[in-house]
Amino acid sequence: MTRRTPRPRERGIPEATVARLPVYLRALQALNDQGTPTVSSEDLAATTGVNSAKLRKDLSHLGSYGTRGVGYDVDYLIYQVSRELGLTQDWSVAIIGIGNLGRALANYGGFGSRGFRIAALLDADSSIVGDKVAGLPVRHIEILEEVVGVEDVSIGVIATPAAAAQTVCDRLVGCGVTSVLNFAPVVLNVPAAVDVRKVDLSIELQILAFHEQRKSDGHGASEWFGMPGSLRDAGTSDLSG
Amino acid sequence: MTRRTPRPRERGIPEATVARLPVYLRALQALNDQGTPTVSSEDLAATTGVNSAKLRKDLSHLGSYGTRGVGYDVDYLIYQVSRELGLTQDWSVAIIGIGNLGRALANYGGFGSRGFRIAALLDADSSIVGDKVAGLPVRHIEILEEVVGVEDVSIGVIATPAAAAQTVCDRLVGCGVTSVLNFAPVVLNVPAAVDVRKVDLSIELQILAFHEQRKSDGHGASEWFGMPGSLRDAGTSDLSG
DNA sequence: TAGATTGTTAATCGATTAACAATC
DNA sequence: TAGATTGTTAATCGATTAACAATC
Repeated sequence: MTRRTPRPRERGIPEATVARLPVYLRALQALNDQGTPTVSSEDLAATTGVNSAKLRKDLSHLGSYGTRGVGYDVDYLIYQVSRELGLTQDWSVAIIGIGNLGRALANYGGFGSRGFRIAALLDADSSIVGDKVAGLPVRHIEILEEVVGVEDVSIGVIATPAAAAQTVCDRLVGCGVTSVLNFAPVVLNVPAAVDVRKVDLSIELQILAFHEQRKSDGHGASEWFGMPGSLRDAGTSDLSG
Repeated sequence: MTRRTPRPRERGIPEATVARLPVYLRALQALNDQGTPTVSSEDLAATTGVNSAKLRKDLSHLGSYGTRGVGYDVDYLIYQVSRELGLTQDWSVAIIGIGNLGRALANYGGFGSRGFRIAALLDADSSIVGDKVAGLPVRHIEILEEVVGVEDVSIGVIATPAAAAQTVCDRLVGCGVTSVLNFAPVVLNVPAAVDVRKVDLSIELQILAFHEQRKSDGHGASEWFGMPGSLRDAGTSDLSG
């Protein structure tokens, strides 16, 4: 009995692939801006700093959108990657904590070209409530639940001091937010159904320090095992020019 | 012929482990502040959101610093982790691009409790050169090479607009900087000996959007294969309280 | 000694990559 | 048809995890 259903395309794109799709998308958009109509996996891999086999494998998880002997149609691939990432719909974002970082985030224009709408800015400091930041009024954190409901916020960005982060997170989760981007240097506890991603300056610096130490050591792993540029894949660096 | 050398302790700590050490360190420092003298792998794992077997394996790469039946001495483990990460020496950091983000970074006090010294702030905008930010004068990017030399900068933090990032990076690399933390939304090209780490708001949001879409889909992987909270390990989230 | 907890083993899982048949 | 490039296979590598012997 041979399988003959329309093939329930293997769901479950690997996390590692998901994390690279935005990088490909950005490169594709740059190519599009330059008017480049098609691109090969080799070229796209070079500009994004990955192995071309990996790139092809990543894209193959979305479907067969390339043409053998030719490459990928830039426009079409942009559409497919965008769709896969959920960028064909708009997501409302609330930023909580409007200090220097919150302002930087609010003013960061190109959210990967659309897909996101900054819907609300919230802060606990009454003296800045009412101020306009990036064209939006800062509102008081007291009305977080109300704002999340009215603006249909689906992603909460926490840019508060560490001490406030867990409480803010609990309130976000409490009113139905299931995606959180955390800039505060704390590990947030959330139910399993909530996705948290973390951006942490001091952790990044410490990882760099580890490798920097290895370099100047004179006896680090890099020299003994011949692996300089050890972050080449952990991060996004690459040799090219 | 049995091996009887002092055992050249297996070098080459896995990247995944290195990335978690700063998280453990922060938790240990919090325990220390509370006056907690020892901690078990189970407890430390719970507060940092990792599996306790993974935590023990991670720590085992540094040496045998625990006591069976007891746990780890908090003070001693802080020292060992700090040493491994290279935080027992001070690293000079230069921040390039003093917009909202650069200011936020400059003002971010607790660099994981010491280990880093903000040595210089640089910007291309003459109208802000001379301003004091976080107690430091903003200097003109023209003198980048001189500042890197005089201040012995080993880590460059790029917080410029995307268009300027590669040029700034090239200049940093040109004067000997081999560790770069990049906040600009571009893939930097660097020689293999240079480590680049990247922090990218819009990529993080896009990854969240992908998972958010899966949730509301009504037919996402999470429901079909029973894996809600799919980022539990990619990020740093965890259920606990 | 009994109870607790480490450090390590080994199984498993997921991600990377070279190589190449398929095919434009 | 000849040349180019995809999509996939299979080998390899690295990371995770449960389980438990070692030992405090």
